[in-house]
Amino acid sequence: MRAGLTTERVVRAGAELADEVGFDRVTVSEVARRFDVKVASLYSHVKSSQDLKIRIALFALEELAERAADALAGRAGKDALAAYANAYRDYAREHPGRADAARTRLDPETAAASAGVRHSQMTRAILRGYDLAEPDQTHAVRLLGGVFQGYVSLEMSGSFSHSAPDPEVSWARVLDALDALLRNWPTDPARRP
Amino acid sequence: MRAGLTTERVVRAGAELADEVGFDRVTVSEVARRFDVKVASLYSHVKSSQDLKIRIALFALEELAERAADALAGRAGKDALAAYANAYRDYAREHPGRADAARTRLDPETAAASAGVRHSQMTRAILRGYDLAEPDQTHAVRLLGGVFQGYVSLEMSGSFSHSAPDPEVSWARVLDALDALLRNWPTDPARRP
DNA sequence: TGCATTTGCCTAAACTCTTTAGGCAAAATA
DNA sequence: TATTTTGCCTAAAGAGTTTAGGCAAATGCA
Repeated sequence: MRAGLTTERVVRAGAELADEVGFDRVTVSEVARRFDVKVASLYSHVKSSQDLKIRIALFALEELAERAADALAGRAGKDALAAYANAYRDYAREHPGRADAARTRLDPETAAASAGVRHSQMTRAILRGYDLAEPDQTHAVRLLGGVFQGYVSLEMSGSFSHSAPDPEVSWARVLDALDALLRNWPTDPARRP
Repeated sequence: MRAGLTTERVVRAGAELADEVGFDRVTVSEVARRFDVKVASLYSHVKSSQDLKIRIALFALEELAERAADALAGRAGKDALAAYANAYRDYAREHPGRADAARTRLDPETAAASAGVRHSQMTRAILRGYDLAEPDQTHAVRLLGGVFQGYVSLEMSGSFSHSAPDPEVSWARVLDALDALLRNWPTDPARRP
């Protein structure tokens, strides 16, 4: 009897392992154990431990992009903003390991070929509901990317856990604030007459 | 001849190593090599590899808090906001490994005893230059924490590198935007009559 | 159905890092 | 100078990574 390993299945198992024990504790050995297979067998499907982790990151980025796209469908303005932001946050709550993986630094070529590109496209799509011309649109894309990544990461780390107000409320108010900011984006003081 | 190891010196060397090779590649073995000492010798000064990493994180948090406090001295309003934000960003540029370390998730007790506390106090101090009552002040502290952490992390990862506009410009405009947001913080729609 | 080929998982082994236990010599103390 | 303490060492076991080569199960072809 063979285990029926494929790169796909190995990466999926790695993603599940990440959610259970943390992305930084994912090892090829443990994945092998879960398939009840010897470690060496995995090396036909992933090049290295590093390669496995990169693949998990790419997988998470894809999965998250899919969810975000679904959430975004048919929405505009603040609705779209909240849908995207919630997709991001909910994903991190359901799949903390994968969400950490999605934050992994990828080398430029890998990143350019990843679903990360779709993420910034979606962010840009959200901004169509607001009146932002270039280059402010790009500034806003970067700001939003930073906020989602940073806020969710902080919340997941428990930084907000044991103090009022409820993180749930803060999140809602942060979305209000971002919406307000995008509606009243300040003009560049350097260009003001 | 003895090497003169102390926990302090070991942690410092670990921080330097982190800046050179990345925080995730810090090993007790490599630090030992740099002191030209056998690995086992380090275990009188740090409890474990994990312990070393936590200490590096705490060290980075302290160092960053010190810099931020200096930058903040005598400033208020947007000046203070920019000073704090730049202290954070400059630190990440000078010490990428330590900055990564500072983003490490700490368990609640450790976090509560860390300089992380001072960081949120400083953020709160910055907000005194804006007219924000509780609970909005806390929401804003969380938002700012998220932005700084997330934006700088994204920028360090090279996400903004190879596309216009200049990240330097984006950063300035993001600070403009945050300042504008704090000056015009939206009232809670749930409480609007 | 029988045979050949391919494929997939295995054994073996080298290397690195982590961590503990106990020893010995260099500092510190008296 | 003698003694205690301290600090770094040797030794060794355990776990993860990675490569090379082997054998049997699946697949394909007659």
